[in-house]
Amino acid sequence: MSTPSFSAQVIAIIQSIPPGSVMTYGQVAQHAGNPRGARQVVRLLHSASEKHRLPWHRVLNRFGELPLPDEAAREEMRWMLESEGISVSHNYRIDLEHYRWHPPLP
DNA sequence: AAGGTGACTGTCA
DNA sequence: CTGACAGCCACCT
Repeated sequence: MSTPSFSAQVIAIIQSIPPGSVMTYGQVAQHAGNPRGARQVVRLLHSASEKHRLPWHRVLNRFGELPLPDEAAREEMRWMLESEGISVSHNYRIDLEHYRWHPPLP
């Protein structure tokens, strides 16, 4: 089989995140085969989220926080996360140790 | 074509 | 998890 592209891996991994769980950019990048590709994961989110309708709100930075530039987007994210049973702090922070999801190995 | 940018991460102090 | 610095890589102007 040919090697799946980094992009395809990222899409597949994010789509595999079950409700009530979250992952970090670096975690997704690492599982996609590029531990340094956290920034590319972000790019993919921008691009693919509209085409694949990815649950981008389940992907956070390593601090368990989502530094969105748009405050309206943060409010929307918090609503979606709490809707899945994830408690979000008043500081838009999430308990990573409690909600982090570890994808199954191939 | 070339340089700047960024929804990042890891290391050092 | 405070602050500064470096590494990485696709996208934008």
